[in-house]
Amino acid sequence: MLKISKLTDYGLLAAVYLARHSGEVSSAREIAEFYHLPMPMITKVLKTLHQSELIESQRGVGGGYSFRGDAETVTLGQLIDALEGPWDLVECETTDDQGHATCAIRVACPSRRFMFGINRAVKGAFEQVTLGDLTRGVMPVAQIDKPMLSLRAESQL
Amino acid sequence: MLKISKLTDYGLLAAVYLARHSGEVSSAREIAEFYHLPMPMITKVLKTLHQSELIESQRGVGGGYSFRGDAETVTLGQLIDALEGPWDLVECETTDDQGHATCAIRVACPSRRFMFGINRAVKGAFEQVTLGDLTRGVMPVAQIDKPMLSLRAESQL
DNA sequence: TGTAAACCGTACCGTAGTGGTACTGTTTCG
DNA sequence: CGAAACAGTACCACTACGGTACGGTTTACA
Repeated sequence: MLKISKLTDYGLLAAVYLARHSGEVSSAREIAEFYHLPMPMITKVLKTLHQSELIESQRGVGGGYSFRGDAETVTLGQLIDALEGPWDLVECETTDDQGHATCAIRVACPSRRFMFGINRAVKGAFEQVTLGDLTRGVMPVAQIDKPMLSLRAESQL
Repeated sequence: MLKISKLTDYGLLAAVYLARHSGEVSSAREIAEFYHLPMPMITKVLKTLHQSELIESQRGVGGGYSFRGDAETVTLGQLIDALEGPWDLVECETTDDQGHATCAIRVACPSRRFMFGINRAVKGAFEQVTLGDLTRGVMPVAQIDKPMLSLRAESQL
């Protein structure tokens, strides 16, 4: 199915919460109660965001998580990458550790160049939305440019 | 995970194949062999596309599937809707049979308006790509417009 | 110094969706 | 009437997801 996981969803909510309380320290409990979500779920995503160095954490009594950066420089793409892990809309552009494509039928697959385009278009769209936008409640509208590609890249696909 | 299912992927490939052979009748076997994919998978998606009246089918000897419409009027959004079924990037905009939101915490959820926007932006992006684009191998590039929303709609969320 | 608050890590489990196979119709042409 | 091709359904192994539980570590503060 084509949807982001709930965990990612929760992570975005948490990020927005922290960005709205920029500089302050908020506990996982506080955020979980605000959204009426189970605490272990929230702690998971907060941990993930911290491991990706998008938010800061302070342990111990009075500790919690905080967002201290510039919300305009953090993109939705970064957040989703951190929360969702490496992802591709279609498998054929996914690569393994050595950078080799994992798609078995890639060679015999002359028609999927447009898939790459869709993949990149969606990723690009996510890169253009910042945490600041999310915090302000911006309602984005996507426009698709459709430049024709020359066929010279065909043989590489 | 954030990706379209393989079945949907196969369906797009099949649609492109038929659009490239517009007017002709192609058997499922022919398409499956062209892409080196298992035939039952291809028949599944072709059936789905036919049930959504996006392609035509002819039974019996010499039968098969064909695309006869105008590839410029069929959108990627339509194809994905047909193949993937009803979908939403985030659950909170999904509605049940009576049109009621299925998100349990919707009322207590003051921060997700931007989710609606993302959802609609992606859907909108898919609507702007036509089967003709796919067939020609267009590489789309997404641009995101970010109009600020007034806050009057807030209370409805 | 000890206790509670808070983060950290890991493991576990039921459920549902995915990807694929198999088998049995049903239609149509020759 | 038989072969080609679509149609429908059922089944199964595998994986991911959503959620829970439990024990560990750090820190503030009395």
